[in-house]
Amino acid sequence: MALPPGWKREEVVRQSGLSAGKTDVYYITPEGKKIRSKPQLARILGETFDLSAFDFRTGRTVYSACRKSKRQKGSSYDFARGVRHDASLVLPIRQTASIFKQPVTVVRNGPKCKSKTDLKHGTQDQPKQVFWEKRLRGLRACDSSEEVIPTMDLPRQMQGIGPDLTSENVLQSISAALHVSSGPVVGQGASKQVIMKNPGINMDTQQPHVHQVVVSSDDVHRQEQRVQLARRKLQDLMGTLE
Amino acid sequence: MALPPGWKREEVVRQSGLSAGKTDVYYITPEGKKIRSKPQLARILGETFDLSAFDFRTGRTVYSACRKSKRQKGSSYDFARGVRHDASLVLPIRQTASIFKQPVTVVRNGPKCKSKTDLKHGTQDQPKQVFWEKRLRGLRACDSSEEVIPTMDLPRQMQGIGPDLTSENVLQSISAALHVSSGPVVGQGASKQVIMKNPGINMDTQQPHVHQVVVSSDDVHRQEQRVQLARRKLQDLMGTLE
DNA sequence: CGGAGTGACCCC
DNA sequence: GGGGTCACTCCG
Repeated sequence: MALPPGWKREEVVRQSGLSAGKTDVYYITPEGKKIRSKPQLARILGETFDLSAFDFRTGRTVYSACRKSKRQKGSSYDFARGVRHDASLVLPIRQTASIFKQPVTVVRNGPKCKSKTDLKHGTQDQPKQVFWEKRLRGLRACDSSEEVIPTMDLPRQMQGIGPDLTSENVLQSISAALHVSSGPVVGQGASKQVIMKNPGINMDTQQPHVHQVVVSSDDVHRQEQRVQLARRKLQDLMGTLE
Repeated sequence: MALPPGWKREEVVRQSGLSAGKTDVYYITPEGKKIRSKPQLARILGETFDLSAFDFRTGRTVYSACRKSKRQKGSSYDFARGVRHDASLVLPIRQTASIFKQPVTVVRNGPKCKSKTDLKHGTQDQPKQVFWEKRLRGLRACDSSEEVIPTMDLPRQMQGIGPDLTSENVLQSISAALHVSSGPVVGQGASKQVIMKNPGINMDTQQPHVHQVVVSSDDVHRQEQRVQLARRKLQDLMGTLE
């Protein structure tokens, strides 16, 4: 059950009355507040989360809901209904509130724009947020059985640059750069002070949000020795098995 | 407010908390016991009363509830729920516990029975309880504003005959006889002792449950004088007004 | 007065 | 018609 840490899910079967046998599902926030319905959950999380694919009853994200076109027709979730005061909490489900009206830049792929594609200025990327990783905050990768896949740790000298970046954000930034970029991935060349003064201008958008890491020949040597050590251990082990 | 004598209804407004402003309603029995809910009321009254149309919050009988089919779908009131010991008291609301399974005599009105209607044995009544008035115990007539209409008093020499009859029952018995019967209404001919020994057999079901009242010529004379006195008073009053 | 538990309405 | 949501009841 891919439930955020601190949250609890309960299932209660009605014991009597006309609705006996029916089960009620509710969630307990880390603060101990009992959530009894999806609208209430939405109210508590605020408009940051997109719960349209979240099935309150089962507690799982309904992947099918993303495909079934008719089902998702009215996918926008009405957060305004019956709004009242509730403590604001954070439940990491998915932070891309794509269903809400947001300012966007339209990128046309029609015939008229083809000339632009021919430009020799390198890859012509669509406009993107500078700190797009923040939209992933709280998202956890998990396997088909909903088991959360643990995240990687970064070496201590890899320092993220940017406002309020989590270590996860830094990892995401690097991973994406390695995956997408056609050039070398070297990190930010400017100093942290300069970048933080005005990230929107001073950040190198072609590079991940980490400071450049200097790799000395010492570092290379150490790594070589590590590899040799590992190989020797493997060799010994193989010998034992024979 | 059509509340039985000796009972009191209280309304308390919640002063603080999440439910501030909400009101709690409770009833005080003539014995001073505080009733806080409908199930508790039902437990105290026993299964004799049908509270399905009684609205605990307002303290009124909900006539609308008898019409709204969907609302009354589950009209049977679950007296068994959470039963425990409570002193037995009496609150007159309505004593016909129609919702409970009771042995009944089916009277067919279909074509096959029409011959019976033609019998020359006088009015062919449907089977009825001998002491049907008891079902009315505690029922009070009231006007459209729920004001209780006071009951009539009977002359002292009008003695009811039957087990546990209230003076109201006697009045109901006489009223019904005068209203329904096609023959003379004279009351029970047998002695009280004989009838009480076995009311089911010895009671004259065609007559109301009162002993025969002997009206002497003295009684007639007294009544005549009363009427004349009243007329004279009226005459005087009319003269004064001119 | 809070809160679990349930009825009932509403919308799909 | 059936589930989801809400409001209310009832009792600690």
